Amino acid sequence: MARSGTTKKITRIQREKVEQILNAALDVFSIHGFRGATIEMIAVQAGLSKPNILYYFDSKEAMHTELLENLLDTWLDPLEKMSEDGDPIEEICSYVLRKLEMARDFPRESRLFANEILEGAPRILDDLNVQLRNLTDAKAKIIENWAKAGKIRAVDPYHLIFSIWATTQHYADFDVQVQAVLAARADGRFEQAAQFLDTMYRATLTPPPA
Amino acid sequence: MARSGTTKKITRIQREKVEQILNAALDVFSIHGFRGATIEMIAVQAGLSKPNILYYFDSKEAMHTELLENLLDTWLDPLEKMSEDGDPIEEICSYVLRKLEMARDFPRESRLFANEILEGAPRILDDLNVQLRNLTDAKAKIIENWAKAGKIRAVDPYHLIFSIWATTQHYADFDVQVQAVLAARADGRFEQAAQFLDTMYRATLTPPPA
DNA sequence: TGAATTTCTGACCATTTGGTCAACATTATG
DNA sequence: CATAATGTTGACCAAATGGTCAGAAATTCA
Repeated sequence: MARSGTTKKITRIQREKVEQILNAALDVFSIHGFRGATIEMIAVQAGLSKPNILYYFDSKEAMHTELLENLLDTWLDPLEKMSEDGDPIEEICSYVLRKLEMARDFPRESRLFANEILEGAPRILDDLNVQLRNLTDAKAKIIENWAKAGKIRAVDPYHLIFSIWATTQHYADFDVQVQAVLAARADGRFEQAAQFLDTMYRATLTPPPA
Repeated sequence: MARSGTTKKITRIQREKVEQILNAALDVFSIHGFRGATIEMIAVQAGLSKPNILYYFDSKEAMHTELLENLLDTWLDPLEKMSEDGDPIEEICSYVLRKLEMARDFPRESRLFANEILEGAPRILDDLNVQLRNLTDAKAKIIENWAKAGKIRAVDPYHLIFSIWATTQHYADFDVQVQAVLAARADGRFEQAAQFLDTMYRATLTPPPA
């Protein structure tokens, strides 16, 4: 039954191998999705044998679950940080930038999430309905208050947030397409994106002249 | 070898069954991806037996290929229609709306495409590098000219286009998430999105006062 | 209607895949 | 250094899966 479930202390080898395996599993799951991934692929990627993988994890499902479980918190962290107290436009633009940086630095996590959602979120729908919804409701309320106070243009806060998720995650999930289109200019894509998105959201949020 | 390859004329039954199968295959592939889908799933969805499916298509790959082949043209059609001659802001906002309508009316096609891109576009990367890139280059040039003429704000045309793809397709690919967040208000999500995106792109594109 | 053609299926096969296990190898520890 | 604990693997199994095929059923057409 692998190492899970036991209460004994974790050895150095366990810590190292588990990390190695999860890293490889993230590579594979993020590209092929759950069903498309095989334990063998993960084993090769990790440089370990298949039974060795199954010594550390009870099943393919167990690896996937472990990866997904920690994901949502990390994923929502940038939004969490958006504060009611700061300057509204700066707060939102900072959020956009943080989210774009996550797409740049953690593209595998983004794709793992995208794969899960595309499949209909069978394993995290409950979390979406609680954690994600609650956080979004809270932040939407803040945005709505900013709008009511005339500090930003009055836009639907939920769809504003959706647009931020979409535009930033696009640079992780659709990176192949972005690179295909940009071709030679693809190198600076994240800086260009940061610049464009900043312009777009400032324009969108700046209250129109009365 | 199924029906493919022959030159004989297509019977009524062939036309009907092929359509039935492709429809079912689109259901299954769009949710599970290529590797995650099984011929059996497609057979059940189509209400046919597995060998019967394979009577009309040589392989699972053949169905997937057929679906993908026709996809890119359909997918790029809304952008194709964006004309140099119209009013710039109206042209772009109309494009956004057309793309959003595609996300609403053809979510399975959108997810099929998303799945393919997430996997690294192994089957359509060549098309992306030619068809998609050429079309995007052409339209980016138009947008750039509008900007140079001062008719719209000067923004990076490529990233503007990316943002349109991202924000509209989001309502197909991430619909589960959108519905989880909106909960009771999810019914009007496409109208709300249309409204929000129209506001955002008008704000973004309207040239700032000199 | 009856032969020719097309459509369909149960039974089957080979490969892939998730997972197990006994035995072997390595590492920690008294 | 001897022993216990931990780590590793080749060989294996059962189920799932892509695909085949001989022949039965349905349809078309002369």
